[in-house]
Amino acid sequence: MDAFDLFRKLGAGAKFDFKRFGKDADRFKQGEMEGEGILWTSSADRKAKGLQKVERDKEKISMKRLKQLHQEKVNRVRAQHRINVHGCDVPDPVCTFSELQSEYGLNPRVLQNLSSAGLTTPTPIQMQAIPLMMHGRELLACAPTGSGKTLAFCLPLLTHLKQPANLGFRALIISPTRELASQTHRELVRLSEGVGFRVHILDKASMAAKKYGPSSNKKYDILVSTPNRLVFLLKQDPPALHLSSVEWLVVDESDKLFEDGRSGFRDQLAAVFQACSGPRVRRALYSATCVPDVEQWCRINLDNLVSVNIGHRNSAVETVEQELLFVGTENGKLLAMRDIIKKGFLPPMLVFVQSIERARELFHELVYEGINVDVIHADRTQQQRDNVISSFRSGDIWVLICTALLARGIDFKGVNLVLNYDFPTSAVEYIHRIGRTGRAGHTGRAVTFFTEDDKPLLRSIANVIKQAGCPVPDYMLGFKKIHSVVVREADCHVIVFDPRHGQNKVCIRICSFDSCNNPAHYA
DNA sequence: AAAAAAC
Repeated sequence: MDAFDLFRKLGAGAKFDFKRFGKDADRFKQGEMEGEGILWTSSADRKAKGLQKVERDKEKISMKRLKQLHQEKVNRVRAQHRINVHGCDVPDPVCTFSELQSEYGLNPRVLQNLSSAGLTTPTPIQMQAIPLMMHGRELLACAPTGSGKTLAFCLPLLTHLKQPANLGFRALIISPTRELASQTHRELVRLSEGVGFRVHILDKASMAAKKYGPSSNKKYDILVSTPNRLVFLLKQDPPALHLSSVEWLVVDESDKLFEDGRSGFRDQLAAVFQACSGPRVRRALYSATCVPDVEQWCRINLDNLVSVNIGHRNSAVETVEQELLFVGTENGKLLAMRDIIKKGFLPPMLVFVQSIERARELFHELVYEGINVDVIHADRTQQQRDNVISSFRSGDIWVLICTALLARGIDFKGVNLVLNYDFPTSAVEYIHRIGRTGRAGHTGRAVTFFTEDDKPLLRSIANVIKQAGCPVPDYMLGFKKIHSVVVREADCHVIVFDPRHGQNKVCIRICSFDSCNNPAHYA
């Protein structure tokens, strides 16, 4: 065993930076060789024994110093990228994709696919989560929206599987919506191009064909699906799908899939976990937001859990300029919306509403405005949903009205504005919705309408906005469950006031609304 | 609290 192998063992997967620690390494190597020479000579010589001890001490000190220097460097890299990690024996982060080839045997063709896709440097979550999964570690990963989580689990899967094999599905990825499953599937296909993996998505056609049943040839490797489809196939007698060959189970948007209650995802997810019964199954849970429930579950059920957090947990991405807009009433929303359209905006824009019915209504209000607007929600047919997504991606639709269906994971290139037409139902939903813009380091903008009715949640959203570095009026942060804060008039700040609205006079502003009596704010 | 998720 040479010095570096020994070092690696002690560092528990630590990598060695030859450039940075070259001098220490040389000194160390020399010391080791001298030491060895002594070890193998006759032990009868006392002098030699004394020398041996000196050399051993030298070696110990040198080793300790090396470890220390190395750890300092690793700490610096983690701090610089805001990587927080909890767990035992955590491997070092990688700083380049090519290290993944040299250190972990990433397929060169995959590396080539990465660079053709313009991906040159790993993002913080990729730097730390990839080595962890490469070491077969189970993990809970939390990283901001648009920070590269999909790639962070896809690369280790492809490396782990090595090459196509006819053993049945060896990797499974679960997503909360069909749109997200389909996007992840596409990403995997693109990433593994030329390697020959059979990447499948569970859709109606594949389910009808019964092609994963007991009599199938098992010529497939990776499966992407929403949970209920899987459960449906698993429940059939005999089961139309076997997951006992699964070696990696990835739960994307994990907090969503842990949602409890009568119609939550949790039971479905439990059935999937149970079906992945192989002795070697490893599990990884990813999301931009993490709730205590999920963390608790992971601590109890995962093997030697490592949790990785990038930046602060449950925070909005900092590349989005966020704004709260008081619109007074329902009618005020529509007026403000028309105002945005009239003033001119840079498409594409995503507009979130709280229910399917509201999505339909808003669509009918806007369809005659002379802009390319469409709507998507779970009550539309899969064909319609697919068409809408592809038209929005291609730029044929400028304004897309949507429900929470599109709140998570969906990666539209270059969404310029996310409009929360209806107030989000929680801070977590807010974080995911506005995360459809400002992705991969690009800038974005999010505007959130609010009315009197939204006051109960205003404070928690205002806190998220403030934490992301956007200004919010102090009184919003001071809101308590029982409103008792007296608001100074100086806090009443008119954002938009358009006298052209005639009879439907509207005041659009950030202020305390109920205690504001400034007539200028009401025209 | 609504949405999503099978046929």
